[in-house]
Amino acid sequence: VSEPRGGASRDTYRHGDLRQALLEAGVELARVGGPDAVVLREATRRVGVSPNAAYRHFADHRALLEAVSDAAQALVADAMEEDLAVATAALVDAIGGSSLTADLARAHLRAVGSGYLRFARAEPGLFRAAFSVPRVLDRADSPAKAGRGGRTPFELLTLALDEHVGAGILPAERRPHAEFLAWSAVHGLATLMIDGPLRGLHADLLGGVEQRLLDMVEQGL
Amino acid sequence: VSEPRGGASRDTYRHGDLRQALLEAGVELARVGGPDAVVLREATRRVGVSPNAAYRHFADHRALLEAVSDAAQALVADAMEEDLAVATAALVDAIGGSSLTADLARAHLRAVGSGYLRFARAEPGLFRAAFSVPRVLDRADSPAKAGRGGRTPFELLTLALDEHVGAGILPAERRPHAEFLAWSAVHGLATLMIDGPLRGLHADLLGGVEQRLLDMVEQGL
DNA sequence: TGTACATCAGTGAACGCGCGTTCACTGATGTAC
DNA sequence: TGTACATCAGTGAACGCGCGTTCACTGATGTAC
Repeated sequence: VSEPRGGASRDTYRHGDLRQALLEAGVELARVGGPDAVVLREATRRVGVSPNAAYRHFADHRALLEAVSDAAQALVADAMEEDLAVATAALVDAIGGSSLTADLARAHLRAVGSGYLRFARAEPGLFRAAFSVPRVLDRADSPAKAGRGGRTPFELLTLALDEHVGAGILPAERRPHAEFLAWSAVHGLATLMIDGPLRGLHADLLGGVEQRLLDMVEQGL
Repeated sequence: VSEPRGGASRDTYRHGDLRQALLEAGVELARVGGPDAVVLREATRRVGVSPNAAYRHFADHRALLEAVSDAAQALVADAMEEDLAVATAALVDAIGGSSLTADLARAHLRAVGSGYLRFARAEPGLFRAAFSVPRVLDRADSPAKAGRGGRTPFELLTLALDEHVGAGILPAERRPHAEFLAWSAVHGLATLMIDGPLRGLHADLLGGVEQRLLDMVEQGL
């Protein structure tokens, strides 16, 4: 009614960018209550808009939920990249610039896993929204799922495994679909921790289990 | 109105055993649609009883859902025990009665894992009902979760890991909480297959991944 | 053995709730002449 | 530069739905005397 043309890019009429606002509201809902809490009417309520206004920007409730899921995957990628940066820096500090590619590859795979698990612990609702929404594995080429570094979680995992082959610590014949093995282990621990029977275990204990799980993947791949 | 005293144990007034009937209806609902499909009103509808009759036997909707979850876990245990029996018989046939305890232990752990995954593939709705219902790990001592063999899924896993220690192929210091490592790997693959991004992959491919995952656990523990 | 009574499994009707979605609309904005 | 018009983002009201749950009840069964 009263705030026209918000100096920015102006790609929407009245609101500025209602689509983005609804998406952000949906992300907050998922953060607190997981995918089931992403309720179209509640998102419009939070933005201060009538319920049917959402239909200008999302085909239906499912489309909103999928957009939220994509955004959550992008946040997972961010968490993974943070751990990747820390791990790389630590290695470079320790051994100097001449880090062995094998050590780097292993550190990167661990970082990918620990970032994933750290995110699941820190944001269980968003984690569930990211991966509990049924969607086919579309090769992760959707930029909506990429983090600030431009990579999706799946792409980050793929890169770490490629490093293993490059460093000669993973035979090429065992490379195909190795993503699914590593992903399964880490994803299973994440879901058992946040949704399942491992909920409520002490954080120290879970931390230890987490390290041993990453050991298992490293040894068993 | 018309069928009194059904020759059986007669522990309920009119219906025979409404609690059991509602539970079975709930299990069928979960089989088709997972835990979200376990709707109290629909269960009563199927049994042919008014909605509020359910409150004589379950405190509320959640209590019904938990009973269904327990029943589903018992079915998982059955699937695991079937694979255990097959694996044991095969080993005894192959090597004669004198199977090495190490070979038996490894075969049992694999069977526990493959039974779990086989059930997840065959009955995704029940699998989700069994483990997606938030409940704390109460040491699996609840007989409601036990299969025909009297063991819960968690107990079967525990036994297989104990065999590893007994056979000398798992150091005692790595035994504590080893359940969580093996369970995570297998559970993660199961959920990625039925709910997540691995849905829709060809069965052959998934079968191969499954075997390699069990290899990984065996090697990495 | 017969009768009065207590129990309690299941009934019938209704409640409030919040959801996703559709309808015909309004009125500020951008555009064409 | 001024005016008429088309666009289309957001409105207001309403819909049908199915849910979980509560209320006062009924009437067949089992039990006590």
